Amino acid sequence: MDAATDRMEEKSHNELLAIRRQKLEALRAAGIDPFGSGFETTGAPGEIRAAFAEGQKVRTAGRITAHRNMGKSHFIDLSDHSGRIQVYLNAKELAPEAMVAFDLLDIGDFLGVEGETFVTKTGEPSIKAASIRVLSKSLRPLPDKWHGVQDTEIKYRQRYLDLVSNRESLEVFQKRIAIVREIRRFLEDRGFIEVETPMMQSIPGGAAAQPFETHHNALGMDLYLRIAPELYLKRLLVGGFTKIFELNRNFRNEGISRRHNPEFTMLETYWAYADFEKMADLVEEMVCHLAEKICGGLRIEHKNAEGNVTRTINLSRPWRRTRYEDLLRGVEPKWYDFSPEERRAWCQEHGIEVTHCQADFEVTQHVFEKLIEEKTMDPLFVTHCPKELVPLAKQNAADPRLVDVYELVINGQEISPGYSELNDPDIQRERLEHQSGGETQKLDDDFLAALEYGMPPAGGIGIGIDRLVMMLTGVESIRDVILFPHMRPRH
RNA sequence: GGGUUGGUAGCUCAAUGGUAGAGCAGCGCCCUUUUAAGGCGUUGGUUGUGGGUUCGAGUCCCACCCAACCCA
Repeated sequence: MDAATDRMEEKSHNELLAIRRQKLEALRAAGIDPFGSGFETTGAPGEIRAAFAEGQKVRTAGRITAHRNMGKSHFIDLSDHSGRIQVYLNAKELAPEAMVAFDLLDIGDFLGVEGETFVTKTGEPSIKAASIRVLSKSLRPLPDKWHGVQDTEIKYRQRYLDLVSNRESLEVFQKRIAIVREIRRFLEDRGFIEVETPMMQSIPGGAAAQPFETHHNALGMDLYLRIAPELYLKRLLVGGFTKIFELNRNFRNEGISRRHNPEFTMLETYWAYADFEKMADLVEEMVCHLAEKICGGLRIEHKNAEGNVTRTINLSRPWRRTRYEDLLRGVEPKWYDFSPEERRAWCQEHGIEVTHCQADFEVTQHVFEKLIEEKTMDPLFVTHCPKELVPLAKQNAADPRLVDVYELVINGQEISPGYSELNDPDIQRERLEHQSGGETQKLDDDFLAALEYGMPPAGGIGIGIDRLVMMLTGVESIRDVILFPHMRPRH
């Protein structure tokens, strides 16, 4: 069934839509444009309510989200992202034509109002309408005024309905917007500058992930959507920038889950002459700044649907910093005395599934993820990880098996890695060749050439913004912090 | 990819294998300070799709689609 047939069917079967279209035509017949144009306001509904003063002449506009009909007088709510304001309409105060138009309106329509502010006898800040203007007729009914949208499919596929009818959803996205804005401000205040590097790359590098492929017709070449901006940001360090960041989308052609969306937002920051510990300080300061500015403090409460607190994250400084190996010894004191076979046996004993194709360091990493990462709610910097896990970081001077990195874990998830970046071009080449292995992954020779020209020692961090927002807002699914998460087509 | 749960009116939800229902929204009437307004009345259904079992299927069986959760 194609979309046109679909529409026809729906129309012929649904009297609700037919009635709204009749009202649309009735408005036109009365000489009123149902899809009006510009309307100057003195403030948004929520702004007028927040800065309410009686006896002011105001103009505002919004969507009608409630209608309480008292016969010759009406109360409606006008709403938008800023909030809501009540409007009082009375046949005595309004022109007869206006009341005719008003009778043809529905919940969902956009309306402009001019009038004087007053407080009703129940204490509700309101506007007494002196004139109204129809701004847009809504041809479909909105979701339930009380329950809002409950169906997750509608929430995600038709986010506009979720935003209009579920206040909690809107608030999460407003917090996300504030977090992103505040990150930019925080970094700029400290002398970092925002740069833009290619999202379409001929060699996708900077991470180990499956890229999306595309094709450039004029150049006759395949391109890939970036999986990370890292290798370009490092080229900028070679070029003389010392404090830079990029806050934008990455794309990975992998599974979709509660914690994964194929496109996700990443902050990467590089700071010449800094090391991973200085970067850890920066992240710690930044996340605390965000929590205090946007979440009202360093204790973040996660609540369930009933409003009960299910988890409290304490962001108080200083954050714990522990070496990777010490954490594993905390789980099993003899872990590093075991042979690889004994480690596998230990996993079996403790109900941790490992496959035969996993290398020894992957077995250890799996134990780390299951028994440490997933159980760690308060911030923990995991430092000095094994170098196999991190091919782009600097080797530790005292122990060549390790790299100078941190992995920040909060809320049971990896929120941010930070490195002392590898700037030795020969070691970098060796690591990348080792990483490519037998796979088809190409070596980025230009990036290696850039390193050979000389890259200053630098600290670098990445922060998954979606997961950071999940942690700070207490939602359980990445789909609840991405406005338009990817879904299969409905049919 | 595997498992579990779900998909019923515009929305939120009911319905032992036996007449598909409620609240809200809508429509009609009453009501000039209500706020989930209220009162009286009333319309609205291809029960996700396609098969099957049965005298009879929203309900049982099979396949498929979509979603949520868990696992890999």
